[in-house]
Amino acid sequence: MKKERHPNKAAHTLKSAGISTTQQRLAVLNILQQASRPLSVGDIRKQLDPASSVNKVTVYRIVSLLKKQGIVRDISSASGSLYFEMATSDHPVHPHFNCTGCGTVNCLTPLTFSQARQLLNQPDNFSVDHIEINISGLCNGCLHATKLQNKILKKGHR
Amino acid sequence: MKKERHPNKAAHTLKSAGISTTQQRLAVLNILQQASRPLSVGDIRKQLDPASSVNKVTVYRIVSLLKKQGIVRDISSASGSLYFEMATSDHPVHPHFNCTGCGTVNCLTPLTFSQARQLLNQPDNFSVDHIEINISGLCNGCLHATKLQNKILKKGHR
DNA sequence: AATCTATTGCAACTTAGTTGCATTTTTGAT
DNA sequence: ATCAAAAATGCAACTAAGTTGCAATAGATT
Repeated sequence: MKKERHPNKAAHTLKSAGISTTQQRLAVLNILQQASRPLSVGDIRKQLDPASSVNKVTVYRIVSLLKKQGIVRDISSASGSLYFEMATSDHPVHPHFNCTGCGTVNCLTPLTFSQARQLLNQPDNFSVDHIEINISGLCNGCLHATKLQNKILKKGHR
Repeated sequence: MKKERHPNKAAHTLKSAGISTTQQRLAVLNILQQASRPLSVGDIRKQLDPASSVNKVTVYRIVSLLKKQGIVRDISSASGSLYFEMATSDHPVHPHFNCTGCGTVNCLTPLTFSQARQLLNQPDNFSVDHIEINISGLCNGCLHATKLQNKILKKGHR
């Protein structure tokens, strides 16, 4: 593995978490750090260098580990699969938008403190560990891609 | 099929929607109407009379049709599968609670108008057709079932 | 009751995700 | 720098949710 003079962000993140820095973990973490929206395991695999392709199982194990370590968060999309995004302080918990046309998941603006409190106040007899707000419909791209309208409208319920 | 003097609620619902009243649709709709929480296709199948068991594909097609007709709503749970609940006026859109212990989805109190508006105001360039708020953690039962704690804590990420 | 259409069942398939085990890579001690 | 132990990865096989095409059947219409 190539040595870098200035260790990159991903390597630093793994070191701080006290977990070993393997090529596969660095590759997955780099993709997540550069992503502008949450990614599914499939999305991550598509972005991995096809030459040094990382096994599907390994990607699942990595995102699962990163989640357990609090490095990433998961978002369950309307399509049924999990999406992952960095859980850094400059990217706090926020609602997401699922496009039912192209299937992407986009980030929306974070909740205000009062909104968050209203939601957290709700459950009386529960131990809450996760709040997820997902709003779905068509994203700007799909909304204006008139040529795709028929295809989108013909789709099934999933 | 047996004739009833007072046609039941399910039959009436299907008639009003102008879709044919088959045994299978009545059976599925009855289960959803009597449910106290959203059910997955698997849950519905478990409650169907095993003798007259309805094919898996048929159940998927029925819930999909009921959703298209606006008779039911779907909720995507933390476990990744879809759950269905009646979309009647006395059961308006509301947040849900996913128990990560037993996997059930429970209904929470509906949003106030101002809460709903704050959420709906968010997306600028999107065409919104669904808002989903899912809060997860442990339900009251799982929280106090101390004997199950180890099992719950040992579970993987899904 | 006969017929036509809509619905259901079946089998085979797809996709997301998981598990056990053998192989390879990291780590840490020397 | 080397080497053993521990951890991580890859592979193959599996599970579970959901889908598709087509033949068989039930419901609605006359």
